[in-house]
Amino acid sequence: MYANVIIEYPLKTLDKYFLYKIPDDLVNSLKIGMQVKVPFGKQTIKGFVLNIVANIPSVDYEIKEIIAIINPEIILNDELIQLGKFIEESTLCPLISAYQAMLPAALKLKKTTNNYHKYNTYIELNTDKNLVNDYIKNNPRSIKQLEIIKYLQNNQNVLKSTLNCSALKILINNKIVKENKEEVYRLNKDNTTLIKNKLTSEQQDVFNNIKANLNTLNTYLLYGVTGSGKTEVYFNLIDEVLKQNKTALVLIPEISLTTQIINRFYKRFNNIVAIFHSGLSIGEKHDEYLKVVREEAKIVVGTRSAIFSPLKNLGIVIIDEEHSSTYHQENIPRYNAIEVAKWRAKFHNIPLILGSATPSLESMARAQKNVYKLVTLNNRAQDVELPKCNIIDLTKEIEKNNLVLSSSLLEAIAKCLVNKEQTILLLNRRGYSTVITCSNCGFTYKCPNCDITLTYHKSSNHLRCHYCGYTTFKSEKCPECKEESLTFLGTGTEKLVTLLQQEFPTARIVRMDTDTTTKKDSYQKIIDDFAAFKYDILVGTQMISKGLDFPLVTLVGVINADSSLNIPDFRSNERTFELLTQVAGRAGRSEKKGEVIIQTFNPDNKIIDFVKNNEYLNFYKYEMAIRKTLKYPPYYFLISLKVSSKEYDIASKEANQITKILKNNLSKETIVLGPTTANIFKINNIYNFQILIKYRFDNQINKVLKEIDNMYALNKKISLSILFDPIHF
DNA sequence: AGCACGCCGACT
DNA sequence: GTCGGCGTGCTC
Repeated sequence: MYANVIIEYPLKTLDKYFLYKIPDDLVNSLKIGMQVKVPFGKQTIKGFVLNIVANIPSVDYEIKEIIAIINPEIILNDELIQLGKFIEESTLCPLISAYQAMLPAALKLKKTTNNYHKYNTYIELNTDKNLVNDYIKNNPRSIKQLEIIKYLQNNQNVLKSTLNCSALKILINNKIVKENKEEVYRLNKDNTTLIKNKLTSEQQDVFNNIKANLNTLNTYLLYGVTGSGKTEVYFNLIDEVLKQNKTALVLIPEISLTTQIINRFYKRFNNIVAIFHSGLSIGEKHDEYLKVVREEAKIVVGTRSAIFSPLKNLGIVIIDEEHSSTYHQENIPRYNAIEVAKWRAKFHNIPLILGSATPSLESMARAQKNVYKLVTLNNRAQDVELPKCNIIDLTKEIEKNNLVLSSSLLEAIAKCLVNKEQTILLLNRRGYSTVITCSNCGFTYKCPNCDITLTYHKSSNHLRCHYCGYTTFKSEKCPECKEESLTFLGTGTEKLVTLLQQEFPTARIVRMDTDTTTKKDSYQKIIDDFAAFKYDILVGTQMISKGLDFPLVTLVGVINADSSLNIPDFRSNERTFELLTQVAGRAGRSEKKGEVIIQTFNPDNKIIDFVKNNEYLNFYKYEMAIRKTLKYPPYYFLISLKVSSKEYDIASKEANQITKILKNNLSKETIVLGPTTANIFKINNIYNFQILIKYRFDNQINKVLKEIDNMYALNKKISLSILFDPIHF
């Protein structure tokens, strides 16, 4: 018997099957999908068995033998093996990297193997009573040992750790006490149960609609305003799926509140839930994965990569906040969890639910064309009104010199402080000040490795590049003209806190952005403290915009709505609408009425107006018209090719060459744009060129791109990356 | 990725 | 004469 194995190195050149002989002693135990140890050149490495062949293949090389099975339990099942091939084809990644993405860190193929199983050791007396009695007779003066023996005579299931001492060791060595190892899971079930809320009539309608088609392939777009109770609908659908003895997979975005949302599922469904998110340790993820493999978990709730959970007999897939960009993986394999979900839904012939208060244009467009089924929740579940939204024209504040905090916003904050209510302020820029320029000569600090200005961080007196991490100290004098005329332009969260503290000396202010949340749990601490009213004002970047639910928050302020509108990306309108709508949704979530203040230099901007009036569908129509004219998604598909090299000339030449190939081989209706210098032209001393493809129907495109990708696989001077449906430019 | 082979320059 | 630089090629 022979096996085709793919090996652990994620390289295009090694992205193929290697043939090994299955030694006789493994013939019966080796199964497709298992991890094995194999000889490879002079090395011993790991791989996956992808198929097994019986007849002797005729090959012109020596066939080596598989050395061992690494872990008989962890196997890629048939579905995942096929899914990996789909990901390889659709993202042009090495096949092995698709399989690696499916596994928790502890089980990925890598050099060092650790055993992540956790065991509890229990102790008990030897069942041979004569042996024990003889021992006691012969050692009457071992007081401590006798105590242990007596204790074990009266107690069962004793943990070794509770009695661990040298006397116990002697007993174990003399075989008077026996040890029993038992595998345990690190995360324990939460037995507090959540009260089931009765569904509103709107929720009931949506539920009935989907329930009637549980064993049919359908994608539903569940469009429900913030606070409309989508989760409650999910819970009820999962109940139905469980009744059929099937399993459920729920994806949530990676946000500050991931843990809280997951805990709701845990409470509702208890020990049949396995959870996956970045807050778990490697060991915890490993154990959760085992619960799924062993079919002990029937429901998986987790962030992006949980979409690969090896749940058998899947009955429903739910993706909450489907518009979230966290469902796109930016690293190889660059998969989109929503596309993976569709593949799995098709494989199992089951419904896929995409839920959002601000659906992506792509999803809404499909719903409009009946590719997805649209189901809607128009009202907040507990009859709470959406907050009132005011737009402040910053151009009118120029003479008053209130460009960061307008007088209206200051008044509103003051009122909140007096009323003992809380304020959330959104400023989508971390650091102290965006740019430092010399008012004398115009010098600005720029990153020497990247084509971008450095951001000043006051607390450390550092200038930092947010792309490569380059850090330098700020000098007192301008490095160019040596004058003491360096001035700060732009405002970051750090500076905003300083300004607020000047205005409101007694206010308790906390800042939340990637700079204050680097330590594990620091995030959670800020949220918990704010929820416990240890602070009056929460200042933060977009990480504060989603999911948070603080009943005392009555004011949400957006410092500068324009900052995200001005990003050179065709999706900036959509992102702005989503960001502002989501952050506005944080205000007035309990009986206290909420207010939202949005500051902008463009008070007539349509997007801001749509946010103000809570008009998602009008926003949708407006933005779709723009996308149609400019030939962007959802009207056109996009593919971006990035050509990078340390040498400018090589990058430029090859980018032109690739563009030529594309133009010559793709259909006439397909648009090939570029090459242009990439948005950030130079990162880490590497020059980047970009080519953009826009197409509607082109059956050649995958083939052509695959060929180009292979052409450059061996080129050491050029790195080519092909991004399907890119979300960042 | 790793490891070996191979072909040139500067060393005890 | 040989140690070591890294370019190239191969791994079932």
